[in-house]
Amino acid sequence: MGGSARARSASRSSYRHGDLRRALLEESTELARRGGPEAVVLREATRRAGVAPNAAYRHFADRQALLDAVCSVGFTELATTMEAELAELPEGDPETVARARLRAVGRGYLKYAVAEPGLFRTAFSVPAEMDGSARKDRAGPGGLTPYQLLSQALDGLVEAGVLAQERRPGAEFLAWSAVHGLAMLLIEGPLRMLDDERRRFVGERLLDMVDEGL
Amino acid sequence: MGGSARARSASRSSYRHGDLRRALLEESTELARRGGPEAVVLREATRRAGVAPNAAYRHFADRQALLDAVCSVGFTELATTMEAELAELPEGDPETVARARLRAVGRGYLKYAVAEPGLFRTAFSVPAEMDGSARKDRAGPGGLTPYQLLSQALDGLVEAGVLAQERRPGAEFLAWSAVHGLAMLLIEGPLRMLDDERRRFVGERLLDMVDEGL
DNA sequence: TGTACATCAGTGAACGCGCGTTCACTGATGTAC
DNA sequence: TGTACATCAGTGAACGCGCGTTCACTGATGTAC
Repeated sequence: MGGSARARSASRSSYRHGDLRRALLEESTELARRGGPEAVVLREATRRAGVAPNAAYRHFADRQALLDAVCSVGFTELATTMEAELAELPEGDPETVARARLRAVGRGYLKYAVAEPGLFRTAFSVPAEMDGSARKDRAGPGGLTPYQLLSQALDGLVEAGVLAQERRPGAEFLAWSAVHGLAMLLIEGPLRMLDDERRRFVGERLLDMVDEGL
Repeated sequence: MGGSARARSASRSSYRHGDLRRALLEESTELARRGGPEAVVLREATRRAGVAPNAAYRHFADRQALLDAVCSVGFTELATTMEAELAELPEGDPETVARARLRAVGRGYLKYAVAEPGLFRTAFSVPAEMDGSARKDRAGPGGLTPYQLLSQALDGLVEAGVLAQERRPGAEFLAWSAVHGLAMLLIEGPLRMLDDERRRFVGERLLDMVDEGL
């Protein structure tokens, strides 16, 4: 036992907290889930952690650092949902599988956006660099980020002979655009009142469009 | 002369402003252009209009009402840009024209998002109802809102026999998703560093995808 | 044409709020002897 | 095993800020007589 992490989340009995960094990140993540990036308020996070406001500065340089950390949680969860969707896929011939994998990636993306709109919005509130796609703190259990999962699915399409080599470069952004746009319309746009069934329906139609149009 | 609208924008010489409502809306729109919806700050707008903060309440119920008005300016400009793109189209056979019209609508959308990211984001920060697409204060000079321009283009596709009747319902949201998603990636996502030429290139490729995939 | 008056657009001052952040501190902990 | 000490996580109080909004007001304007 290193003895450093006590991690008692409720009603600290001692002066020291034990694992305040984790607690602050968890509370902030909860705030983001409920209210998006604007809801990530440093003072509120410390309040919920049962600690003085300035205690946060032992663990995060400033509010932005806290927000960045929450953002990474969002990406990790997104990657996890996408991976889960990939894992459910049945076997089949290479072409069918390759196409199904791209769909699964997109479906996972939409699923997560709808399930966790606040955290999803938070993840995209801090724009990532194009070359920052490999950040480990934004990967799912399989070690890949959402962007990498998409890229991999597109590579599979090329390997299976479904997508022509010369159409491969930049294809990420076409597929991503379609799915991201629908996610936005679903969570804070005109489609936000749709029920689950209709959401799934329009989602599948969008994936049809990408599948055919890429 | 009704004599009510003096509209002197700088250095009021009299006690009355003349056209404060317009002035506040213009200043707020400018704030939104520069900084998006969060930048629409009632006090700042009054400051710029050279007026006491509470004067705004003679013309807008509260900050949200001011923001809504700015939002409508954004939609109007968006519709205007889309109309302009439609107006530039050459003649041709019905099918070619119908397809070109859908592309023009999408191109106008992307063009505006890139040209006025702040106002574009502001327009979408107050989510519209699905049935609110006919609001006159959000229409371009031709009298149609962005949503209506898109719908009309899709109707044209059906008339020209390019799009099957049974695929028509809900097609708005597929095309919109793709274009809206790309707009987001371009203005605050990983594609925000692209130069004009590359933006146009990826835009046209996206429109290819929609054209083929719908 | 001149005067009295109602209207209401803009004023000045203040409110309460909650935020992020800084300061000098205190006291529990683990470590060296 | 016991004691002295350095470390550093969390405290308490305060800061300046800017916001949206409300209050009772004032004074320019257009209108009725």
